[in-house]
Amino acid sequence: MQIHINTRDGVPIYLQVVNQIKYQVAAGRLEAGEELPPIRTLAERLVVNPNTIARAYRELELAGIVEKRRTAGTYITDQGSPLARRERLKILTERIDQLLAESDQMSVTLDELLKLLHQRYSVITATHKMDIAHD
Amino acid sequence: MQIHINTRDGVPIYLQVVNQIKYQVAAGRLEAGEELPPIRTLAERLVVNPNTIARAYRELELAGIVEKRRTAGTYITDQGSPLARRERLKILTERIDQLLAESDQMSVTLDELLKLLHQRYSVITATHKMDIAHD
DNA sequence: CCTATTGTATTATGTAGTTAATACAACATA
DNA sequence: TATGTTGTATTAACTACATAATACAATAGG
Repeated sequence: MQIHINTRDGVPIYLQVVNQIKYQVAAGRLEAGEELPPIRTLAERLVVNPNTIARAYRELELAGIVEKRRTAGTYITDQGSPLARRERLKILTERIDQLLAESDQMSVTLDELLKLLHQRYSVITATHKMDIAHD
Repeated sequence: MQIHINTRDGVPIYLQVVNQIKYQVAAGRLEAGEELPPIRTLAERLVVNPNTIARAYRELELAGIVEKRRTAGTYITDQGSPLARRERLKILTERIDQLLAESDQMSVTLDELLKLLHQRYSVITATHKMDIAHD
């Protein structure tokens, strides 16, 4: 399970963890029954305090995404998975709207934006040319 | 001068103000010599504490974007303007990379992302034309 | 049955962001 | 000159986020 934390952007760490796990469940990358890393383990991996991960897991449980089995770990629930393409696109819509607003404020045209997007896509997929979306 | 505050996304208000003014200067929407709203005025418009705007203006001055004339107001400096297309694209690159990373995590393909982006562009530019004279 | 592992709880500390309420200093301008 | 506007400074309080250091409770699994 890959989670990447960005400490520059003001978004709380626990929320980044919550969201990224949500997304991966929604996309089927984390399947029902699958076990999440123990709190302490993930905390160590992300170089973050265990309390922070505990909070993220608590939120995920509250949202019904995961289920905790006392001393046995934390698992993806089966009702957490079925979020489909439409749901994912809805989440992306927010980001896109933000991006478009920013572009507009900077007087960057749609064409320039698209060009840049293609550029970045090439660069990024070139560096991790392994798991490209297959859906 | 239009500035939009989003309180949901974890980005500090003062930073949103700083960034948006930076962008507009970089894009030539705010020109050298132009006067920014007084701290209290902008604070009232954004329904925000004057201290928060004062902080934003302080940061902008530190960055050389604006210049304060004691009791006469705050003005865009002339050395603040020349940030060109390349600088703006650099800023957008960060956002785009984030968007691509999120799409990838959700197993949303580039094609789907592009399609959605065009959709949102249409929607946004359509509604934007209808309510212009907004802050 | 033991014990290591897992999640939970508690208390304390520190930092950042924001609001609030004033008070002050400088000076443009009427 | 008198005044109102502007930016500045200060102090206090509150919330959210994160870290730290423990201690505890439950039980899966050997």
